[in-house]
Amino acid sequence: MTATLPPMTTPSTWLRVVEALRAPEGSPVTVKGWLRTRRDSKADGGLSFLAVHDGTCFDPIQAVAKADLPNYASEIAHLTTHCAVEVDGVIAKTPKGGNEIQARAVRVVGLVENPDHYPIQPKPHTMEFLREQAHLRSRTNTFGAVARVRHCLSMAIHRFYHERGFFYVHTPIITASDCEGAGQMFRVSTLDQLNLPKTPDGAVDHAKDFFGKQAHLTVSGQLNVETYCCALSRVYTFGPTFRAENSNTSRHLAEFWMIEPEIAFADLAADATLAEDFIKYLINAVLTERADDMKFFDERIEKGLLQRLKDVLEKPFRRLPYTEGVKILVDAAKRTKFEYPIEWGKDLQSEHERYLTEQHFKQPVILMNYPKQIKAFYMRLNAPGTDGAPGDTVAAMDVLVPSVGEIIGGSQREERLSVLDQRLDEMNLSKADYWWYRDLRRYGTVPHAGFGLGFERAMMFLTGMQNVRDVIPFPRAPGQADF
RNA sequence: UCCCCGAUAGCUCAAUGGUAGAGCGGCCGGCUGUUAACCGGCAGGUUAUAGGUUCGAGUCCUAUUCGGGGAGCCA
Repeated sequence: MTATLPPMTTPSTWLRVVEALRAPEGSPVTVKGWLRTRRDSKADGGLSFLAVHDGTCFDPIQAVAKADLPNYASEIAHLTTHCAVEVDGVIAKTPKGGNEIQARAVRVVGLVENPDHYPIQPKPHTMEFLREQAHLRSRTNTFGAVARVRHCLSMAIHRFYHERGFFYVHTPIITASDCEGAGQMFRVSTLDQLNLPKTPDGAVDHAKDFFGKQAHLTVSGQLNVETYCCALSRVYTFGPTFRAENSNTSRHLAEFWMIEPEIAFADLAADATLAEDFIKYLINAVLTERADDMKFFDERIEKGLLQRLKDVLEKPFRRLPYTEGVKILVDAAKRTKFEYPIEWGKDLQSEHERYLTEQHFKQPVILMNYPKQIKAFYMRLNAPGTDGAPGDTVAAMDVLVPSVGEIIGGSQREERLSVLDQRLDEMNLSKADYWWYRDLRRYGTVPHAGFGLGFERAMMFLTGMQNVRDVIPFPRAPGQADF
């Protein structure tokens, strides 16, 4: 490749489609992109309408190519969906008032071979089919919009925390601490799997492995980020996370992205406020920055999406003790048929969470203070009798939103070493394994709290997309790592 | 991992155990400042794979693979 891309900011007639759509009438322009559709007319001695898109915005721009162009009959009249072209011309107005390009030249850069078998046709496709064409689905309206919103959301996340004085901490992808708790992990090893080194007693000799011990891909950056929280006060991580669970649902991935803020000198209420502000900030960001894509999602993916999001912005999230939530569900069980029984001390099932956020409150709900036996060791033990609960609770919260369910899980962390040790003992976890985590409680411990937001679940919530595999470019799930 | 459903043309789907079809897309032509265009014609098939039942299987049976929905786990 010898050709270089001129910077878009230097004087040039090469405009991105998003710019060409706003350029003044009469401007000379060049656009470079791919054909969405071609329509022909015999009017004015013959002409073709070429809808050209380059991914810079939802709408393509229409180029009008007349039959007197030298390559009209030989090339232009045969262009099909997703042929790559460069169009030189002048900005003009369509009869309806929008911008179009009166083409002076149409250069064919790349043709589509076998157009009758090209998978992406100018017609509705099912999500299932496009999932099998992950290398081509980025060219569709839907996945172009998903990609742009995903980018917008990523930037908004960093902006939200940066504006509030948080520091972005790069927590490790590979972890050898083996004490992260949550879920099955992917092993990271350089040992020859067909010829594993053994110890004298026949076990695999992990000391011979790359890190001198067992290592895995991270399932959470939380424990690591807590160390920086207890030094920089407000921090967050935003990176990939891996779970080797055999989950086959529309809401789970083996590789997904998670945002985990952690705040010092803070309790659960402050954590909940941060979570609510965060979600509302993200809604505002996509509504204002990607209005074109959000309009498409509202019209074609989920009718009423924009209204649903605006409703979320208007009201404060409903904060509710777990104990209260159970009372509502026990009462509801008299009229609504739940598949699983509900009682205090049990974790809520998906159907219960959906009932609270979709039927009872019809808005996001923050459930707080869960029974300690269903939550992790690091969550702070509440004073006995908090919320009138019949048993011990911890300062945990789940944020539930309509149509997605649990989108955030968080807690105030146990900062008291003696209580933490007691919890480790209760759950048969080794204090030695957690030595550095315990050190944070020995040297200048402070109340702190944080949460994890599933990035792809936020995408589903914001776009109305129904399957998590369609809001990430290349989904990884059990038995699925193509592309 | 468990339960349920499915796999037929490039795509979306039809086809009582008896000649494998339509719409869209593609190609050719007609019409048209078109924009989910419209009209006519043509091409396009190892019915997921492997067995079995039957005179005869896209259809019935078994296994496998892949996909979807739900559940569990969670974000």
